Amino acid sequence: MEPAPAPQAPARLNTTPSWLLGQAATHAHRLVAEALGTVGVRGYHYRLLAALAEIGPTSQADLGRSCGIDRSDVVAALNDLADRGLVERSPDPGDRRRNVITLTVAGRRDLRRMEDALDRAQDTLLAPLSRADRDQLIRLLSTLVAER
Amino acid sequence: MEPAPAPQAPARLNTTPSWLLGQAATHAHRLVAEALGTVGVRGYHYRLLAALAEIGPTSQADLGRSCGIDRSDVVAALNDLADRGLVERSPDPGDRRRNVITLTVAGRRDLRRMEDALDRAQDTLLAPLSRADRDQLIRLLSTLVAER
DNA sequence: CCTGATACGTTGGCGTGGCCAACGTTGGTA
DNA sequence: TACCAACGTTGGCCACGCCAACGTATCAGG
Repeated sequence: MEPAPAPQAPARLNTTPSWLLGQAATHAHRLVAEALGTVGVRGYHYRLLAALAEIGPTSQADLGRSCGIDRSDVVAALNDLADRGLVERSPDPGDRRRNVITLTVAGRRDLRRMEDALDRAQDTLLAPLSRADRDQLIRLLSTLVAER
Repeated sequence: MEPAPAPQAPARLNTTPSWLLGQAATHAHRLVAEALGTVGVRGYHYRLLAALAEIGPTSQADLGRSCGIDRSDVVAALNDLADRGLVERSPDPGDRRRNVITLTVAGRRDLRRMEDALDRAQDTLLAPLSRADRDQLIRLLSTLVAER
């Protein structure tokens, strides 16, 4: 009657970088989802709002490109955001194929709330690491991502 | 006519640890999926085979627990593996609620092929990092995961 | 012995994130 | 004018993770 026979994954995995990366990312994702959940929003929504705040009113296509979300997924997420009044869709007078997406005041307000919650999530995530270790981690991950 | 207006995500994200973690994990997952794909298998399948090779014949429940896969997902993945003859399901004579899962010879062979492919994927993933940096990364990620 | 809690395998479903194909519309260009 | 490209939109697929429910089987307590 072993108390806890197998705590986690096969030993092979626990030293495999891609596995550790996945586990850490899952953990981080959980914290982030929880944080965004307090504002009633998902990852796509936040990303779009953040991009919008950064680059100003844009077409859906540019918006999607600027944050790595597929055109079709942008549509759905923007529907949610527009329904909640965080964003406004208006036809581009200069190019009738496009919609111009604008961040509303409410959108800017909620974005702030999201970022506050996210900052707290980052702190929770990085809590077990020293300041120097955090910088190291960011450096290493950036290197990996750059090589993508 | 800017050549490439926005290369990637909102600036806010590119320094956010959880975002970098996710990006790196996605990249790693892509490499891993590609590697496992050469053996015609997905993540769940590999994990189960690896766990099975490590702890020997076990019930589905224990198997799932040992590699963090939900019971219901274990069923489906084992169906695939059994259909391909990589694994054998037999009723446990000592406890008729259980199935004993056994790794077949073919299963052990394919597992080897998966691990070879995975080793290559890890090398590709870590290519941009020095030996010391790789160790650092593993250490930092392990710390994060341990705090989960 | 019986009863109730618990574990098992299984089915079916939901949500997130990522991707692709196709369509009709509009723009730009040869 | 014809053609191709980009746009927004619909609809679909996959991987992974998680949960609820069911019928069966086991086991511990009364």
